[in-house]
Amino acid sequence: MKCVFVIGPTATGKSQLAIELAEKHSGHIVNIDSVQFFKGLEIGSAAPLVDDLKKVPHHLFSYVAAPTEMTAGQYIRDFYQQISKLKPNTNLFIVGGTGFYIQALEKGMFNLPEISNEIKQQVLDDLGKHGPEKLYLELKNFDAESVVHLNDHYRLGRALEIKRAFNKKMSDFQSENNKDALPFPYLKIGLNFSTDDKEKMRTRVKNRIQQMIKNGLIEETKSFLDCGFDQWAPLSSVGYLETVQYLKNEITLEQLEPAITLSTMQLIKKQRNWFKRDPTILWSDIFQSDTRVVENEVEKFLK
RNA sequence: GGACAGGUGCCCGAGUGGCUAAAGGGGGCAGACUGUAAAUCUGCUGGCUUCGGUCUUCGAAGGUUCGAAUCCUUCCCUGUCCA
Repeated sequence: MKCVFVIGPTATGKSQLAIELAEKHSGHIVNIDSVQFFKGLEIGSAAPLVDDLKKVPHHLFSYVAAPTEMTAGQYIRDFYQQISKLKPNTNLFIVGGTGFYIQALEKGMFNLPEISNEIKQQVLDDLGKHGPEKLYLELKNFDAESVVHLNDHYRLGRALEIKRAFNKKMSDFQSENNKDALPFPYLKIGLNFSTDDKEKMRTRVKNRIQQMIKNGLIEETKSFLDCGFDQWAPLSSVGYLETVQYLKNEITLEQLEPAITLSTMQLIKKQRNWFKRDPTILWSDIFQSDTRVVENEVEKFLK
């Protein structure tokens, strides 16, 4: 089994490229986009269309239903379970822009046993009762090297759960052997654009958002609110968050598209930032249309 | 033509004599990140600097004052209302 990651920021045409590659090399497509996992969030996450799904086998798209949420660890389990059903020589095209999940799949997650709900609840309670300062002190006294910030309550809580449950530091896990790295040969190709083309990119994003709204983004979002899922985490992702605001009359319809375009540009920026630290990705510039070079690399790799 | 209101840094906006290169927010830039990740969090954001400073800045021009974004005069522009 060989894996080709097709990654990069949103709205760069990864899905399309992946389909072309998968058709050419008779491969399967596997999703690694943290919103396309969810059932019912297809429009706003620009999930593949029905026609595309027919062209090539797709996996791990739209398979998690509200109000279930996802974690990187769960994703990895789902991934291996899903591909275990495939023929061992299948070529996989793993498509998406969620850097954290890509890293999780590539390098594996730390082997952490489940943490009991008591401990989780206790940490939450402490945070609510005493504020973050007390927890922060507890963490710093235990692990002076910790980089968790006082205001990052989520990571602060998590670090303390681990401390209280296992009496271990986060860094202890980093140094432990990780057996869960991706056990197949893989190649990472990416679609991106140069900073000079940011405005071109914005236009592209804007058109895409307008199309999403026309295609029913508002109705899609509304159906979740109607079912009482407004606390469901995926609804605070780009596009859905703004649409929820619109549906709650916090912004007007005129403000909706600009608001989503802006957050999408911000998302793109964060994604580019994440990928910056990975020097092994083979990039193509979408405005220079030089994907052929990369396609040749894929060909060589799969040979 | 008349009456109010107002013009502040990329944008919005606070500030009515010194503690103000100017709160706060947005945007932008940089960064962190191992079970929420399209999330969460951090830093920087007038110029120059040998990092001690220094120069320019709150519509424009004058003036008052030891000292002005803040007070006075005139002018320009914007909004609302009355003719």
